[in-house]
Amino acid sequence: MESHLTNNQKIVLQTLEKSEQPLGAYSILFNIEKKGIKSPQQVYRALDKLIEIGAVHKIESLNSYIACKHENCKARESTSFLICQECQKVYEVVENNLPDELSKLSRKSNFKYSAHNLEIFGVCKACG
Amino acid sequence: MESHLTNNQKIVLQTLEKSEQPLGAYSILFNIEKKGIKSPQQVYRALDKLIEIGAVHKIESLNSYIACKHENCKARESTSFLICQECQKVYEVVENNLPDELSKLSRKSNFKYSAHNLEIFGVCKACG
DNA sequence: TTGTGTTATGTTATAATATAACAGTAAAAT
DNA sequence: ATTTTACTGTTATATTATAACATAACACAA
Repeated sequence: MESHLTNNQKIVLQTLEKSEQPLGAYSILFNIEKKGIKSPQQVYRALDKLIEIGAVHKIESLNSYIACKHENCKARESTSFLICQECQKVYEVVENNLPDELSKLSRKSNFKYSAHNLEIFGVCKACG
Repeated sequence: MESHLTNNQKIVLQTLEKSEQPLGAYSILFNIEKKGIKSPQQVYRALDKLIEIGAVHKIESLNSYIACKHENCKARESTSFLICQECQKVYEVVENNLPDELSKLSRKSNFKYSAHNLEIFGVCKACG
């Protein structure tokens, strides 16, 4: 697909890729003001696009964003994370029978699964 | 346990109990201004307490809150919801081997599970 | 029954996160 | 070529959440 990114989109994506931890939109903004990006809008617009193509995911409980490390990430709508409470790093779970499992679980309540957001909190390998 | 609530806490809880959908903090506030509650702080403080005792849960992806329907809800730290994309109602999942399942899943990444937040999006029984 | 700790309150102000609205530009498509 | 579509820059504003400070109420041991 080679969704070739615009300048602003690249700048935002690179900022996230360089970061060990997820970043908030304003934190991204402060990081790239020197590159000519001056308003939240510019960041949010880039994020919107990057999320849409699966290059970035939002971590809801942290109101922050991470770059996806997987080529052609399918996680446009569904995401699963491991969030380390010690080092604040976030790891994406690629284990992929989760949709099936959660679909089953949903069916027990007569609920039609369509997507999910899973955030697991704990201690990562490095910190454990 | 009868964790006897203060007046403000009762007002906030009752507002959430009466609501079919989850409510944002400011939406709660607008609903109860006539009862003498005038500032966000008062709402957020009540919410903090109610969440702490498990009487209310926050739905992260909606920045909103629901009253828990289960006596003595254990879901102080971990929560699981079914979120209907048609009627906006939210159902709490009480299925309780999730912590075990997610614990297992975490272990595969050498991650020590301690809590989770799961939000499943789809269509509920009534709307399906 | 006065002190002492804890918890809740009221209030004003402000921080942090996110979107609206509008005018202008660039690029791609037919 | 001109129309459509996507992106840009900018200012303003909406929405969600906390900080900070002064005071009140209650729990209960000294």
